[in-house]
Amino acid sequence: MHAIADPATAAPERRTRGRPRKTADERDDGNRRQALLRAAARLFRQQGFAATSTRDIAAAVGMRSGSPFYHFDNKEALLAAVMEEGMARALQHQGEQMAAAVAASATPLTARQCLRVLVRAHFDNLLGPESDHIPVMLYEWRVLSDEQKRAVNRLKDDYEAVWVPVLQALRRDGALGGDPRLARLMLFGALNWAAQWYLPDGRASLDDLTDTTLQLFLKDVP
Amino acid sequence: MHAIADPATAAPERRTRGRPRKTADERDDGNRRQALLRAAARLFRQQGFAATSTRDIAAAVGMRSGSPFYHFDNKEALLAAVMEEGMARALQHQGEQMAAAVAASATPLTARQCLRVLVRAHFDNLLGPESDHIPVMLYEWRVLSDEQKRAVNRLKDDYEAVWVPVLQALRRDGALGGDPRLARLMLFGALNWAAQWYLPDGRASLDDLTDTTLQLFLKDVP
DNA sequence: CCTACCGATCGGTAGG
DNA sequence: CCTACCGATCGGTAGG
Repeated sequence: MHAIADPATAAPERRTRGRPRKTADERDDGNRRQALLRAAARLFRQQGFAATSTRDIAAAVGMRSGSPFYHFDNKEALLAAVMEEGMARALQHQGEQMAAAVAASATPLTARQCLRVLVRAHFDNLLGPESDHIPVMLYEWRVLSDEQKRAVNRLKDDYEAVWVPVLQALRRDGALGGDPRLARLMLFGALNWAAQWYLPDGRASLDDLTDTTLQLFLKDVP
Repeated sequence: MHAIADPATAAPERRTRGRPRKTADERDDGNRRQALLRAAARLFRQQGFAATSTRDIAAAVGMRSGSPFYHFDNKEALLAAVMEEGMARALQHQGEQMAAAVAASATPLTARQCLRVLVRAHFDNLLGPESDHIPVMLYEWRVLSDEQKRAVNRLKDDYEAVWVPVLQALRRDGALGGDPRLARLMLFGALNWAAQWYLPDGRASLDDLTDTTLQLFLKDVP
């Protein structure tokens, strides 16, 4: 699974005693921190934060048990970093996709078109490749300290802010029903829940999910 | 918080050395098992399964650290019992509410009316008093063994089976859009997500949530 | 259901 | 980033 990760299987190839030498692109270009974040995201998602030991994470990137603490103050800080990185990347992807859609269209986007882009980008962020960070954020939120929550919330607020005018416009058109605040929470619930049941190799593609979402939530406004 | 639960605060009232005597209704009427299930549900929900020690649970009901294992084989079996009890009660509540609605109506219920009853009962099960079991089921599912999952799934299947014909009827009427299977998953997502944000003492009541849900998902069929 | 206990594991650290 | 280590905690058990 991880060629670099397993000192045990690597052992037979040792030229001398001691751990195997790292090749150039494994060395601490500062990408060791990134490797830790990726492994932590994957393990936190699969097993949960509390059930994942820092030793598991270290082993997944070929480190010794104490070494993650060279990069992160403690286990909670590692979790917070996973979430912050996930939200930052999600926010960027959302922005890129919106910008691309605007650029690709000759006319200004309708609210429906905006919603489609946002929902589709959200499914990417939640279910696409390298997307463990966001489910971890959704399901381990309570572990964060208040201060850590504030930091991630700043990004989350930016992320949601893009949706608000789109949903307002749809509501004005009569294409979206219900109390706006509750409706937004329920929409996100419908989307985020997919992290619980969606299988990337399953029958439905992310485009299928997007289609269903719009058909389900938007009313046919005459 | 728990009058019975804290040996430390109870200590001054001891008449002799040793732990305080249990009064009649605290004694093992078989309700000690129930007490463990309730405490476990609350703590598993607040802190998560892995972050809750069996000692925490024992202390919450005034037991010593080893005593929960007199009632349950191990920690996982306690979790499974929490989920099974939660689903069994939810299923019963759903049935009762449907039966009551049928009995209270002079005419057969429309699909819309059925959906309203189901959604409202679901919010009770998810967010009402003594409702920790269901969120625990939703968020600690991966911890169960395959066999434990099967046991709980039998109840979950019964629970969902009640929804299927209602949603089918609404779809035939054109009141519900999207692929039926995906639409059902998204509807449940919208509802279940409320466990993440709903505050019982907040602005919105469970009736408000139900209203918004129907307005959001159902199309005005002419 | 308690007492007394055990082996295992865990987060984290000092010093290099 | 590793070595070597520590104190704390945890799930679980034997015996009553």
